[in-house]
Amino acid sequence: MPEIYLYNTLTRKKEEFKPAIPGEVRMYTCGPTVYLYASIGNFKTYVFSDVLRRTLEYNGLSVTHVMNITDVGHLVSDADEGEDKVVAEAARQNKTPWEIAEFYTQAFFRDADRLNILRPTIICKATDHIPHMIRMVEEIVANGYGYETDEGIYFDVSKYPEYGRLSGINLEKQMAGARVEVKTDKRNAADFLLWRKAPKEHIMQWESPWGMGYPGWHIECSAMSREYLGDQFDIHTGGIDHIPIHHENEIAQSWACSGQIPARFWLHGEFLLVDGGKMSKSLNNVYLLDDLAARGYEPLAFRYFCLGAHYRTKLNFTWDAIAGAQTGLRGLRAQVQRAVQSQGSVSEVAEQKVAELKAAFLEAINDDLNTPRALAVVWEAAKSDLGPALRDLVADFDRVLGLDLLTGQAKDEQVDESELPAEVAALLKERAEARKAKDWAKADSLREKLREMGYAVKDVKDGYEVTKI
RNA sequence: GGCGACAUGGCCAAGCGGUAAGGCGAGGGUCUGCAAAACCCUUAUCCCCGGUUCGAUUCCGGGUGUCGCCUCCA
Repeated sequence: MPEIYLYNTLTRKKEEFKPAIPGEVRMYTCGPTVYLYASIGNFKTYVFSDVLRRTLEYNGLSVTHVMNITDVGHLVSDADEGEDKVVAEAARQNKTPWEIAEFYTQAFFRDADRLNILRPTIICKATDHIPHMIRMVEEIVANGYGYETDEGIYFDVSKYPEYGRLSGINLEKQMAGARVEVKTDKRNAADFLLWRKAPKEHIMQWESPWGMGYPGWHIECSAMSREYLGDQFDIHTGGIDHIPIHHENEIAQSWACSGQIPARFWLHGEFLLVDGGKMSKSLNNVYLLDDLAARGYEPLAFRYFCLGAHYRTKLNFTWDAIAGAQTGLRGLRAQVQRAVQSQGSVSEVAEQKVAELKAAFLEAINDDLNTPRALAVVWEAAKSDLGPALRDLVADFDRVLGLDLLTGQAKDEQVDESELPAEVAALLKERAEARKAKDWAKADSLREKLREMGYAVKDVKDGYEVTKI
């Protein structure tokens, strides 16, 4: 069993990872709040989780991967203020929260599929687990970590001395740092809602021991991870922005119930930047996969782009960069697919090279998911003149990379002649005749004309090939 | 104000004590009527100043700059 090293936010170190139960990994990923389309920034994090899961499986481990769908309780502010995001969006669109959640859940998985993000083993919706959450809140209160106010049930962070361990925040300093006082009846500034009492007109609400209401945002992850993975599982993943509040709160809640930190390893993906700065709604630079597609970039080019940088470093998205990634991915596929078609048998030299490359690849991904290095190995493999041996090797690598290297579109896909518009076909024919007559000036001008129409013509030994630009 | 991160060639980025992976782009060449494709070659001393060390991009200290979270957001 090869050694796997992962950076654990909890200890701020790279540690060797071994599942608590030999051979079986239990992993939880904070899923989307389904009130909007997920952006490419969101997906950077999900690509990271996916690569993690694939890496574990590549190492021969079986992975139970749980992902939540937040369809209730995530307020407009993470700090328990404002409206419920899903409910607010529903009001805007004049739909029910359930319709909104369903729509954006499907949109999320459609995009995730396009990115070759494997479906989690278990996908769980918050609204399907209200009783689990209520039970957990009851337990927290019974254990003395919660208290009731007119607003709802709060978690009392002062009862959990370890609060802040994950993010390294110091509560006292935070408070001294003077966040403007919020009008609330909570005891400590960092206390957060476990359960919120709902006014009559609130659409999504459930019966509870504290009257009608709905769950706080953080409790769903604690309740559902516990339900499916137990009191303490192996890995918890999410975006880096979740460290200070969401994951801190999750840890506190779970601790209040089980006396354990719910996950042994906490892994966080860094942000995607746009033009060197943040991507935000207010700056109007939030891009979706569809926005990339509209400019001709395939979803997997974005995946390749993400893999080109380490998950714990900020990745700067620019149109130049994604263009480079698209070209790179197509080029890699072209290289691989061409090599794979070559004839011949596998030589001993090739076999040895394959073993070397495989080892280098494994070492890279097992070193805290060093995908940039792994990609460099793939390029080396593609250029190593391995002949037919390359096929199995690349298929093997692609189990982790998920880039459709053997099957995806390579450079300059040829256009089927029969599907060309008549006008284009006529010009091609005219050009072929001009060439036969060695009328190069005419041939060149026709090629230019075709280019303007969106078709690139290249001459090959006994004819020409047409590709769409 | 609190917390955290980063600064590597035109761009996206690995490496993190022994004089810099990879991709994109660019330049040159082979091939081609020309072009394209393909192939070959070329393309950085790592923000600045100190220190530790035989030796630092890599460690420490100090600058400068950028970015993120604490409010929308992965």
